[in-house]
Amino acid sequence: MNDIARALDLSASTVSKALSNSYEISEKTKKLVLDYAKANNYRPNLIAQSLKQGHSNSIGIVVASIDNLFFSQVINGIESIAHSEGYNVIFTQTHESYDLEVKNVNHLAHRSVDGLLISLSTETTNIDHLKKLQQQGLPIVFFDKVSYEIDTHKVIVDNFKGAYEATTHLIKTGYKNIAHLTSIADTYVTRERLAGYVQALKDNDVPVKEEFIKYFSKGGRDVEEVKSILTELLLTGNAKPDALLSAFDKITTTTLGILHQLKIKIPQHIALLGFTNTVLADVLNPSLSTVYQPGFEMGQEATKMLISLIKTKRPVTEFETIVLPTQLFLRNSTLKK
Amino acid sequence: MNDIARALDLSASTVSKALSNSYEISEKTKKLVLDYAKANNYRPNLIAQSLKQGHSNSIGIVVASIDNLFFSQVINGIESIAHSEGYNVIFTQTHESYDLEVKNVNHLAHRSVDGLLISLSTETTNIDHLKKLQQQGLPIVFFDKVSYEIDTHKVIVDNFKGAYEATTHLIKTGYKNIAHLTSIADTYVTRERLAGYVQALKDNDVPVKEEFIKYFSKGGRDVEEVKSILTELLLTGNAKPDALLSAFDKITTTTLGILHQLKIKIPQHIALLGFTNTVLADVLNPSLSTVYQPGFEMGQEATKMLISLIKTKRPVTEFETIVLPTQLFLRNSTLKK
DNA sequence: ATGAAAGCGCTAACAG
DNA sequence: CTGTTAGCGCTTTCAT
Repeated sequence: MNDIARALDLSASTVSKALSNSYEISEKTKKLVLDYAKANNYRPNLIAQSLKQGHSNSIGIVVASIDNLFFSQVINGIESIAHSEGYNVIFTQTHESYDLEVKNVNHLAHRSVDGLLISLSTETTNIDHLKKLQQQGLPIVFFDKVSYEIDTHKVIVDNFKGAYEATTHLIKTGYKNIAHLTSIADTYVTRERLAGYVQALKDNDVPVKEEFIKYFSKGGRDVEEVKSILTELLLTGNAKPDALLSAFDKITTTTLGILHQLKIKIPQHIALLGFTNTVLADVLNPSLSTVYQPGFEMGQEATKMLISLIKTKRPVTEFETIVLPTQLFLRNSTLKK
Repeated sequence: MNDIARALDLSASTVSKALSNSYEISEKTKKLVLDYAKANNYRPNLIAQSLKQGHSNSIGIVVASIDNLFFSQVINGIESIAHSEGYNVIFTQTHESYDLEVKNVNHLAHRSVDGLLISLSTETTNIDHLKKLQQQGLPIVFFDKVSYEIDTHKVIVDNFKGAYEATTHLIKTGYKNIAHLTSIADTYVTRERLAGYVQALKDNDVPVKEEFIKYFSKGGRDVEEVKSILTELLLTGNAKPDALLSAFDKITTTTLGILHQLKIKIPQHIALLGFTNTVLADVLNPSLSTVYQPGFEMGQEATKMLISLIKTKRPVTEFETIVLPTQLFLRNSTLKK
């Protein structure tokens, strides 16, 4: 910028104003500056701008893992709004670790992101690191894995209803011994899905059996664990389920693989219905009935809320929680008994 | 920082030096400053640091789309190295558009990323936007979709060999009428995979038929197009193939879906083998033989190279291209004829 | 061992 | 309509 001021024999401030199309500058000078800038393809130093203006026009994202289709869809939604509003996006992954989450959150905060979009790691129970930042004035919006110990905007799906509808469908289709495969992590999402499952059973006078509720560590990533639990549940246990409702993506697909290995036919021997966002549900063997979460929309809504938080000057005290519906897709893995 | 200088009755420069553990500062003062900083949980303003030091400790990533497992694996690899080296990662998506690519690249460059990691969009043929930045001194490393019109480090997979081995396997298994499903985009990747396919046919004395090479727009994202081309190829055409080699992820999975729709049995009526990184290959119907690309490793290698480029002071003139092997996974979709 | 001062590139209040 | 000046938060040379 100094170069162009010198070249045109103007002051830096005039150039700055001309570049930002200030009303104080004559059309003639503006044109002069703009033309010169374009010719020498001047680009403002955004770092300097950020320092001066105290904001960076960037938003930070914290998710568990980007190689999960649900999160990549969320990020896509975030990006679609953020970019059109002139924000760029810095993301980090927790890999479901609390320590990494704290580290990433602090890193982003001190990189001067203007706001934070976060889905908590499954390990996280204490959210002081986020409360502190919020008190310091950083706008934060939660999505997916949220915490009720902090008051801010949130975007979630209707986990209860998703599980309730799925379970009800299984019952109506003729399955009465429905096991629930879920995560050991004590998160809001886990609890809501479990509650939806239990409520659907109760509402249909199907007894709830503790031994039909199975908990997996690492969200089903430990294949051996899934295999041993399923073997116990389906082959060596006493009461055998005739349907499985899986609460998480990885548990769903790993279960599908294990059932193949164990030569258990779906849905002849057992029905399978799971939360997952895979686009391949149609071409799985068998095609898989799923509870789909609107990841893209979730990212969009969260970002809209965050940007509005960033833009409002006065401190916000009224917060909103958007609840998006899940979608039940029925395919062959839950055909009539 | 000023606050802490004032509180401790020191100068800002002393504090700065103490914080960076300068040898000029006495142990006593260092301890004083460090303790105070920790107690008041002081965090340096990274923006100011960047402005002063002329680098931002961040690297920019440009990929086609994050909701593609291959790219999310690459990004995971990038992140694993970048974070351990103290860099953070800003990413953007081209959605295979040249215009978006130019926009994103320039945005990143002027956000002062210290280096750029890019996989070109399929639309891109002119890479002046990257040449210009490279001349201005920005370190750039290409991966996956690279260009040979620019001299810098690159990481690719052995596309030729991947397609060659896949085709050879089909021939050895008894399939002689192998069609190649690929993208209309005239990229290096497309050409190499096609060349591998053609060479394998020639080496096995199988005639190459032009009508067996089918080109799809939008990388197979247009389902109707895939359906109409496959219908023509498999049902209404004269010479009918007995096997399909698909060169891209989306084409592979869309083809699988269409074959189901058309009630064409795999591999009884036709074998299918495709480039894809899906983790669900085992549980597809039928389980899918695939050519897998090591995305994670690719991201790691590219990032190592980029960081070394960033760290070397003198201009680098010797550039390297790393070629990673693909892996052929044989499953039921290519069982013996 | 510590501090004063300049400056990274930009913006904005204020003056003229 | 244009210019002077100060300052965003930090680092670094040079002086003390």
